[in-house]
Amino acid sequence: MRTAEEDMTARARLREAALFCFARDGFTVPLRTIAQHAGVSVALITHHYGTKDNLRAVCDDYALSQYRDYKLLAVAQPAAVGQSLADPAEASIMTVYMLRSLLDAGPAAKRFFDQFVEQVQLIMEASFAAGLVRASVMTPERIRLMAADTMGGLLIQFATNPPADPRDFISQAFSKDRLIAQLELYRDGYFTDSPLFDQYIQTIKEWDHA
Amino acid sequence: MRTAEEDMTARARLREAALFCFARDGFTVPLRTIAQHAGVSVALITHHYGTKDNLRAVCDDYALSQYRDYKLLAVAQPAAVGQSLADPAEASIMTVYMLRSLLDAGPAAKRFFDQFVEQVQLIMEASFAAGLVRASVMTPERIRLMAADTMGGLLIQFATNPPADPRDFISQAFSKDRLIAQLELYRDGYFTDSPLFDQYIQTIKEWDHA
DNA sequence: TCCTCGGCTGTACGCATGTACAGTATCCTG
DNA sequence: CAGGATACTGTACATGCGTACAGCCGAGGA
Repeated sequence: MRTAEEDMTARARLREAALFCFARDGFTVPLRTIAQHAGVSVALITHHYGTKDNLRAVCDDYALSQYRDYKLLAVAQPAAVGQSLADPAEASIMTVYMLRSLLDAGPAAKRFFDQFVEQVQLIMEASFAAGLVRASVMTPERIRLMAADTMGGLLIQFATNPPADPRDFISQAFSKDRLIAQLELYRDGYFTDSPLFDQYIQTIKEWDHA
Repeated sequence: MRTAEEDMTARARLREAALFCFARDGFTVPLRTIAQHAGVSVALITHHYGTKDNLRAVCDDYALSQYRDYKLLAVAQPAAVGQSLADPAEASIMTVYMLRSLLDAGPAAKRFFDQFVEQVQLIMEASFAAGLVRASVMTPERIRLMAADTMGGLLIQFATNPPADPRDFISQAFSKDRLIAQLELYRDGYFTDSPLFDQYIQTIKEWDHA
């Protein structure tokens, strides 16, 4: 009986303001900006959360828990893209917050990415059960690799074209054409079946035997 | 008659120190740290380069020009991985510097990534001419998509596991197993040929007709 | 009514950082 | 050998930041 009724207090509004500002400006955003965006004083932040690092840790945990509900990043799960989310704007903010954490290259980056891999794993298992996915891909290393490629593509998209408002990112990044192109690439692969190609791989495999 | 003979002066050593520190610590690294690493005073930096932004711009240009020589990031070009580079340590620093620029999500990110796309384009054209690559991939959008995935995977690798020394990144990131997994994924694709899958794509294509 | 406690604020301090400035040594040139 | 430019340094200043601290105010119980 704490989070439920207290969730509309200034404490919660402060956390939301922090999430938004972190997503929009990165983690170097001054506490003063966050306070101003929430319409309170700076001292109230330290009163509720103590230190800035702690505020960020709270945001991390919140984003991580929210992420379990929102099925974002539906590149690998096209069926989920169609269904409307509860609040697309907030979902977009959470996504950008996650990308910001990755861009920060700190400990939080590993946490978020590991959780993403976990979700990809679940999706892939379901897809494999449905006969959609090749058996050869169903190893932990390859699933992790695929997760890195997918999330990384999103990261590049964000880094090379950061939106002014984090709420606009999802609708901007997940264009229909991009989604189709990604899926068709994942279906057909890039390379042809070629002896030259297999020769490449063989060369690499015999690397240290030379 | 400037860069050639002056290239071993303190001015050049300063630029190298900046490159290294930017790669190791990110662009928030203090000028004092760079100066200390170069064994000179802070004032000398401003004397030679004026402002910190200008120093970074010089580093950007230098890294960009160096990048044309080093054929780094050879995920898409396995044949080039085998041949030893002139200076693996420096090549690794340049790579990490590039990744740092992308993590910074500034204007430089777009410059570096566009140049990377350009190189991927060339490699893909050569590979296509050799019969290695499917014709369906040879559109600007898909090449850009593939470049985003490839570079993004590297970005994730870096962000979730940043090396203490930027000189160690390449040998650490481009493991043989990882390379093989990536290539085989690119060859075989992720998905099976399935009517369910085609149905997904069809659904997406008819998106706005509903 | 009084009093206490928690939400909330304004001010101020300490610290890190980029940059400007005055000054010194060293080298090149006439 | 001058003398001026150039490499280089130490110091100091302005700024922006996180955080500590003392105090105000309003609600809620004794």
